[in-house]
Amino acid sequence: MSLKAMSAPRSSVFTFESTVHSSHVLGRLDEQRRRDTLCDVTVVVEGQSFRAHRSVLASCSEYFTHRISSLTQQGAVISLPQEVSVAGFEPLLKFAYTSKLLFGKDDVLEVRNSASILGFRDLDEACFEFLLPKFSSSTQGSALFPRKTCCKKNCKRQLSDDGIGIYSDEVLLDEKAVKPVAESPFQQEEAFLFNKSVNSQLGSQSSSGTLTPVTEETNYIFQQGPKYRKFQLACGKETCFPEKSVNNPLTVISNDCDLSCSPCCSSLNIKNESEVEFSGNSSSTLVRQSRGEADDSRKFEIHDRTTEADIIKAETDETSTVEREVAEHLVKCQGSDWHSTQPNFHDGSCYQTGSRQSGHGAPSEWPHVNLSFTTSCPFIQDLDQGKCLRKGADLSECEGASQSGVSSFNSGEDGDTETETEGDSEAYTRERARQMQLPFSVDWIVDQSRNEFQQLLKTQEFTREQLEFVHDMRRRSKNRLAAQRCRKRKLDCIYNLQCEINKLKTEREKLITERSQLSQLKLKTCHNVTALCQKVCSEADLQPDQLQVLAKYTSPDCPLSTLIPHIDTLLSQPELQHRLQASLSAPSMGPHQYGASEQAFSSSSKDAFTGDGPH
DNA sequence: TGAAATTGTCATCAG
DNA sequence: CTCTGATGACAATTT
Repeated sequence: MSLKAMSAPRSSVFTFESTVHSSHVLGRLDEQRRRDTLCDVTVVVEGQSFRAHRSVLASCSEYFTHRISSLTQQGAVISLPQEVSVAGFEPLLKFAYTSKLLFGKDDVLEVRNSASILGFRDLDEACFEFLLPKFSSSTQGSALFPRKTCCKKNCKRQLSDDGIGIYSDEVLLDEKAVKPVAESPFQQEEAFLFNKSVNSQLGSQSSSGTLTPVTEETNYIFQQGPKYRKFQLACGKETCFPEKSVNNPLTVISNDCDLSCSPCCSSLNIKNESEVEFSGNSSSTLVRQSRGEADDSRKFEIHDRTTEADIIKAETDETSTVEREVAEHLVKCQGSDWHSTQPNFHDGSCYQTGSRQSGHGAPSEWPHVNLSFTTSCPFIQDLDQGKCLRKGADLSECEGASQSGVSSFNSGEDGDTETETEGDSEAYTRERARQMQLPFSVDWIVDQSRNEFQQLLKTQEFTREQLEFVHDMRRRSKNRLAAQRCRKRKLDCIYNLQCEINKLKTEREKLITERSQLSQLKLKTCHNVTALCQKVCSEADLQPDQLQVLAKYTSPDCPLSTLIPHIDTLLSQPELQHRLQASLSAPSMGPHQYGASEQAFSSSSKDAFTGDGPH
């Protein structure tokens, strides 16, 4: 829920907005549907009837919108096309009332087909496009869907570790992580997650109530690159929050602004079993794999959480004190009105749980900086920016800051591990930063807006070397992020094109099938016409000129010779040819101007058909 | 060990 | 003019 103060000249106007209302309404509608209360339409599928509400159906489906708009009487019945099966329609009907789509391997195709035919809204085609290849043979899907590399290795490793794979974005599709055929079937088959663009859902509000921009960096929680794996391993799992959050049942769900604005708690929910959820600020989609006991009938729920109530939940595994600490911290921060004007506090907050957290160093040690613009919760803000999580190098900086309370530049605490795992330039940079004793972390400097940065430069006295370094770091960090965004866009573009290709392929197959059906229909019709013509010829005793007229009505696809086997013989007789020539040489003898001949034929054929002819 | 993938950085351009 | 974001190219590193 949110309470928004609208700007008004004199008196304040408040808007109460319930985030649970819509879901409750939908739930009650579903209740009504199941009790057949206030239902005003019957949908017939394969002879089976389903009661529903017109308004709901029309709201969810273009097909129903069109059909229902033409219905006026109460108790209307709508028969769905043959292509829609019960197995395909029933999950869609439930989806309309619950936002959940439950389907299995066996009926996923039917569901998708039905959804396509009925024009069901809010069902992402990408969802099916993601799952279908997984259901099909292992080699089929791999070629259709581009591998998204940003979390590939994490997924792979997570699968091997915990049997859970993560896709942090709609484009993060890696068939390897979910390929059914695997050395460890249990682990790999449980790994399914479809998430619709977490980025787009994480528009967030800071704790101070101001809107903050949507951060693409939220994905970096799962994008710890291979380049830093060594570092991650070196620093231990406890300090690698993203890794742990993926691997362990730490659950932090939030649909509201407070937590969803942070990548650490960007609504990643990994259940103990085989469920992985993402939920975002405004909407989210998840695929939850339900698994029965030692069976093949796994079901997948496509769950639109748009209307779900606010949830702030932290579940921790007893074996993991680290995650419990993280969760507790998140909840504390969420619930507190913690504001800080200490910029350095940003970096450490999200890694307070690190094993290397020593707690020494204190804000009081920092040089005083007047930063009145930093009014929002620094923890959230920093997470929102995603800087602490975007890569190992920055992660280490965050840790450094968290441990000492001062910037990693001059903390001098994280030297060895990073030096040996990062590039020489980074080590050199750190060494320089250490020497310069900058009071700010790189992240914090990069986070500042242009004006804020300028203000900082004015209020803070830097040496020329420091100034140069700060500018350089800011430039390179921003450029690094820009490069990551750029690459992500490229991959998104490739993925979208691939989806487009798949759609066109599907359309093509559909058209080919349709053409085949039409061809068969044509053959059948030709057969019928042949039978009729033969009957006419045998019963009506057609004259040659009548036969000629008949010949004119035939098409190359269905020639007269096929209709009347002996037509050639008949027409080749000299006497008949003469009569035919005379007939053909008659002026203005168009298809509709056959005069007596046609009339004779028509009459004869009609007689033949009706049985009233003079036999 | 080499190829492919990933990522950071630089140079450059446009707004 | 400066700053920032986007992007191609290159190099270092990892897989």
